[in-house]
Amino acid sequence: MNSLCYNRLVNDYTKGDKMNIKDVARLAETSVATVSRVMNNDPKVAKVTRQKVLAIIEESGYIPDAKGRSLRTQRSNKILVLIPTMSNQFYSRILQGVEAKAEEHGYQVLVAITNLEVIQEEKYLDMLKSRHVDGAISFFSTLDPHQISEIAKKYPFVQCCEPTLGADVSSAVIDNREAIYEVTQDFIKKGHKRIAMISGDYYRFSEEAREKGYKDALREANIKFDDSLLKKSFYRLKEGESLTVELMNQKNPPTAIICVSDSLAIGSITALHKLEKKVGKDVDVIGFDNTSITSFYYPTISTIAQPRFDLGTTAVDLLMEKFNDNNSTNKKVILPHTVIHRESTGCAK
Amino acid sequence: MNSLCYNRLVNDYTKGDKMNIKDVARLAETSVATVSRVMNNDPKVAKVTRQKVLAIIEESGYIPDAKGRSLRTQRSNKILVLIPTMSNQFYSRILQGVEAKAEEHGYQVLVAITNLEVIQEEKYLDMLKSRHVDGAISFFSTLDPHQISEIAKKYPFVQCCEPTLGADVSSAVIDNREAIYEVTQDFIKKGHKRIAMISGDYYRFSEEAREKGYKDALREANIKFDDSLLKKSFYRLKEGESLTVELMNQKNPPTAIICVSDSLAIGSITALHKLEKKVGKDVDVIGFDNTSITSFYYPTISTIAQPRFDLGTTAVDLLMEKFNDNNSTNKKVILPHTVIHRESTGCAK
DNA sequence: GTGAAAGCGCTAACAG
DNA sequence: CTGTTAGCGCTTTCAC
Repeated sequence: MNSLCYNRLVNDYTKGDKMNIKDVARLAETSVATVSRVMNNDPKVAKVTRQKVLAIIEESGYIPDAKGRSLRTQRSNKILVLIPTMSNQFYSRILQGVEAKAEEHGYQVLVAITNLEVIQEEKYLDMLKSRHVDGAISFFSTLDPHQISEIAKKYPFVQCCEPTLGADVSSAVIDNREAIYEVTQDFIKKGHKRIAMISGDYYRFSEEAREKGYKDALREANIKFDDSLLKKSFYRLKEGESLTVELMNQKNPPTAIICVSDSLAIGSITALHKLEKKVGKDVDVIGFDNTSITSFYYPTISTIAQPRFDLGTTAVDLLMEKFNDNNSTNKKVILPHTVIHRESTGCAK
Repeated sequence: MNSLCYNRLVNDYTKGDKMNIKDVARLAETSVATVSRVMNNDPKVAKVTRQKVLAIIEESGYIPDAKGRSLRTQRSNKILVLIPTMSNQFYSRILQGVEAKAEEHGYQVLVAITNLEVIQEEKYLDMLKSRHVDGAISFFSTLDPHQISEIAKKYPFVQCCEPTLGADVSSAVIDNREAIYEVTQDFIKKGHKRIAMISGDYYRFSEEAREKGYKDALREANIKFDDSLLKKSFYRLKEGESLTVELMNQKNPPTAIICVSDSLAIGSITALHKLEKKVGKDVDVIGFDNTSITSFYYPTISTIAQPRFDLGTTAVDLLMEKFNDNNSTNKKVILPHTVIHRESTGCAK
C-alpha cells in the first residue's frame, strides 16, 4: 500500500503529484517534524537541514495539503465573501478593499455568489459552520434577523453595505437616510415640487433608510408625500424604464426622479429620452453608487458615491476584531458618502 | 483534555459550537461510524438508530467538519473559478452557467478574483495544488503556455473564453476571428472604406483572433490595412474615449469603429458625441459582449453576443471530463456567437 | 536541533 | 446492522 509510494522514483516527485510531507521527509533524509518546521519558518532548524529540505521542496514542487494543515491548526486563513450578484459592478471596488486588507492580515478571500437564493446562501454559510473558512463577510442576506444574530454570535461574521435589519451584528455602512435626505433637499431648493423616487423591495436596510430620507426632506419642506410618486422594483435597467413611463404618464408627472441605483437611473433616462423629455432640464434624475458608466453616459448621470474601497477594508477590520474575540460587542461603522451632481440634474459637468 | 469536552452539558451542544462526530455519537449513544453512515445516507442503518442520530444532529445543529471529511475522502466537492476582474458585468451570466452545472454534479463553486495580478493568481492556483479544491476553471491567466499546460496535466483545470495561447488545455470559447470578420464584412458591404478597430493588449487569445478577422475581411475586400486605424488599450470607458479622439483627429478619420468590448464602445460613443458626430450615421460603432447596458444606451449599441450561460456550463462539462480522467485529450469547444446590429450601426432598433 | 508519536474530524474496511 | 480501528496530511508537544 504505502510501500508502493515509498518505492517511487525521485523523478516522479519532480512532477509534484500527490507528494506529501512524508515523501519530502524521506527524500530530505529527515523527519516530517523537521519538514513541517521548515515550512513554518521555525528558527530552530539547522541551516544545513533547512537547505536540504528547501531544495527538495523546490525541486519537487511540493505544496502542503491545506486540509491536513487546517485540520491540525484549526484555522484555514481564508475568509468568505458573500455577494448577492455579480451583475452589479458596484461590488468590484469593494472586493479590492476586502482583498487588500485581508492580505495584510494573511487571509485569502473566497467569493460566493448567492444570486439572492436562500438555498445557495445557506450552502455557502455552511462553509463557516463546517470551519472551511475562518470567517465571512456578507453583502446581503436573505436570512432573518434572528438567524443572522445567531450566526454572528457563533462565528466571525460581519455585514457590509446591507446589514440585516434588526440583527445583532457588526457592520460597515453609509448613512443612507442622510444621503437621500440631502438629495431631496437639493431638489426642493432647486424648486422641484413633484419629486419621485424609484426604490426597491429587496435591500430593506438601505431602502427603508433612503425612503425615510426622502420623506423626511419632503415633510420638512411641507410637501405632502404622494404615494403615487414612490415606486418599488428590481434594480434593473428595464424596471427603471418602465416605472419612469408609469410616473410620466400620471396627470401630474414628477419633475425630478431619485433612483436607488445607477441602473435604475439609466433605465429612467432611457424612458425620458423616448418620451422626448430633456433630462437635467425638463426632468432631473439621480442614481446611486457612482458606477463608472455614470460619468460616460449621455447625459452624465448624477449619483451618490459610497466609499467602496474603505467599506471593504472596514468590513475586514471588523472581522479581525471578531477573530480576536468573537464576543466583542458588535458595532456599526458609518462611512461618509458624497452626492455628485452632473448633467442629469442640470449641472454643467 | 478531551475529557473536558466529554463532560459538557447537552445544553452546550444545542449552541452547536465545536461539536464533532464523537460528541454526536456519544449523545446518540452509538458509534462514530454509525453517525458517519447517517450523515452519508448509508442505507444499512437501523431506522431507530438513524432517527436517534438525526434527532441529535437536528437539535445540536451539528455540521460535519469539511476538512476532516475532505482529508479522508480526498475530495472537496468544490471547484474554483478564477476571473480576472469583477468590474466587467460580462462574467455574471457565465458564472450562473457554471454554478447551475456544477450544482447538478454536486459541486460548489468558489470564485477568486485575480485582478490580473500574477501573485494573486498563483496564490489561488495553490488551492488546486494543495487539494483545497478538486478543480479549477480559469477565465484568463497571466501564466505562460508551458505553466498552464503543466497545471492542466497535473490537475483538473480548464479555461474558458480566454485560454492561454499555445497551452495544451481544454477550453470553451467562441470563434473570435469569425465574429469580427463578419462585422468587418458588414461594414464593408455598407460602403465603409475607413474602418478602425480598438483592440487590447491583454487578452491575446481573443485579441489576436479578432484582429485577424478584421484584417482578413479588409484584405478580401482589397482594402489596405492602415496601421493608424488599429489602436490597443485597456478595456475601459476612458481609453475608448481617448483613442476615439485620436482616431477622429487624423487627417483621414474612420467612418466605422470596431471595439473589442462594450465599455470601449461606450467610451468611443461618448467621444463622438463630444466631437458632434452622429453615431450610426456619421460614424458606426460596434462593441463586444452584449452587456445589458448596450440596449439601454443612447443610441442603442450594436455588439456581439457570446452564449455566456452555455460557455459556463460547457466549461464545467469539460472539467467533469477531467475529473473522470485527467489524461483525457484536451478539447476546444467552440460555441456560436451572434452579431447584433442596433442604432450605433445605423439600424432602426 | 531533531525525531517519535499523538491527534485534529472524518470515512471505510473489517470483524462481528 | 453496528462498533473498532486505521489513517488521510499535517503540526506540536515531549523526549532526547
